[in-house]
Amino acid sequence: MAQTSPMRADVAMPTARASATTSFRPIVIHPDGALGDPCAHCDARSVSVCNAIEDDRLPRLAAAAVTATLAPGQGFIAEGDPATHFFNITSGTARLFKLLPDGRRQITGFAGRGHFLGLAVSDTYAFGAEAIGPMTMCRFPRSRMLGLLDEFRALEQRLLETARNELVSAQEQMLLLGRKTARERLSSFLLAQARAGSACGHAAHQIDLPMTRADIADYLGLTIETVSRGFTRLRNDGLIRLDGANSVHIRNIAALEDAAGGV
Amino acid sequence: MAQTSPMRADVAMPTARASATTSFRPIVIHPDGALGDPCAHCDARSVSVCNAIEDDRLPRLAAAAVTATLAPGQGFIAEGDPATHFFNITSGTARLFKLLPDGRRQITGFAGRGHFLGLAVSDTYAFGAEAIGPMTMCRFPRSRMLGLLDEFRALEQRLLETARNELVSAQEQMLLLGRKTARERLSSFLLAQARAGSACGHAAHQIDLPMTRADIADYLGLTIETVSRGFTRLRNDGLIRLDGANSVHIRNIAALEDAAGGV
DNA sequence: CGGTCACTTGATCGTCTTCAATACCAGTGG
DNA sequence: CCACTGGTATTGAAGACGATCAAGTGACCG
Repeated sequence: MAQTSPMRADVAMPTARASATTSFRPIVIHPDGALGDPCAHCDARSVSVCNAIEDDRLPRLAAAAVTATLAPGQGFIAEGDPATHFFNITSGTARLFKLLPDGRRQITGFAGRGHFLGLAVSDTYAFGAEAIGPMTMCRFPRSRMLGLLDEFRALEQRLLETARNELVSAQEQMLLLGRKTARERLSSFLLAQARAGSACGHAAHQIDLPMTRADIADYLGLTIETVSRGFTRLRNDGLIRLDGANSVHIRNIAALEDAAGGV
Repeated sequence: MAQTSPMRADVAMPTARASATTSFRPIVIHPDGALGDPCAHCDARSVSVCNAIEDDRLPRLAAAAVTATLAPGQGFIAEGDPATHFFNITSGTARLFKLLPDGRRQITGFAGRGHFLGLAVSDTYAFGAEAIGPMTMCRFPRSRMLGLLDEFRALEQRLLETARNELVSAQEQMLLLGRKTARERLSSFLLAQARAGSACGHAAHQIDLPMTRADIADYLGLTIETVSRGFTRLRNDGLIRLDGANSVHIRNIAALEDAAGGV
């Protein structure tokens, strides 16, 4: 299966670093549950599991939901807390992460518009979540959501489908974390972001990075410095162009795919 | 969130190594579909999703299933192949893995008795699978299985539950691969194996390792040598005892949990 | 016994981390 | 307008962990 290859690939791992977050402040709730039909006009619906529900039954869903706005850095799921709610992100981006007792952090994913959260839980949340920038979401009490699942089988099916997709990405991330070099990780990450962006209608070569270098590092199992050096090298090699720290332009996608390990 | 800590933690990653496998030989099929009620007497049923189906309707399940025996090293899922079947392992252990073009391998998990495979797929398998030792399983054509899902909603619910659990383990594995040292990885692995074993009725301190050092290495994102040295060090530190290469006895579980990173 | 295979152990090397300094950018107030 | 400040990103030098290369052990099997 795996044959010998001249490739080299080393990765070391960082100690925990300071990372000031606004974490847990009270969340601003919008009491719009009583309004007409918020779910019907939701921007996120078309890309979310909610789409599985027919128009005329959306009010049933809306009745269970409460929308909220979060400030940058604000946390809304704490690992280990009782899992009381499900969440659906309607705008902005969140980071999902796990922590070690000494503070080392692994970001397991970034969740954008339409992303359904709280799935991967038993009684307590298995990961934490924080808004990266300004963010809005809607929130369902767990019990009512489970009732909705009984009522809407299509919703349950969509959730299973979602879970399968996330499982596939998780496996790809394991391959990345376990076997790819820093350069490959960064290239893979940029390509994934480009794909995610173009799915949201952005230009295929233009990548917007709402997260910081620290977030990227914690997502790729690297340090800030290695991420930064990686960007610089990809730029010097002519694969990308950096327009500020949060915007990347792909100049040579074939070479970038190659640098990603050919997957 | 993540504060500075004096911890050090480096990991390097291996080049692809030779790893002779018997891979794809024809699978021995048992034509027992016509027999009485094989699912009712299945050893794996109690720990599998099949358990969601009532006794009197088991024949409907059995009618779709075909059992098979695999030789050690034999592959039965090839990454990228059209996803035609679901699998349920009835005895033995399989390794699930992803490969990079140059042969580097990441094992994403080990699947034992009762484990349901083929979930995390769209049209093609997202990972490969091989028997580690002698193995038996039953196999469902994809289309018939989907029909069964329609018929047995409880089965679908169990699958969603399974998927959620796997998502949680996947996140834990990402934390391990991205942020833990070699020693922590190995300790975490042993503890997980111990838990899995005791769930199957083994003594809590006794661990059986059906897989090779190469498998463990590819699972933990390390090399064979590092895994071996890790075992030796844990032994010399008095945390474990090695009874041959495939049997481990935990001598100090608290210390082992500590060495695992305290999670 | 010679052969293979899996595992262990030793010495050296390289990638990424660590530590530290510098650059950058937005916001603030003199 | 410019100095000041805090947070973020970049760059440089040194060090460390795990990879690599290589040799040695032990078990099993012909």
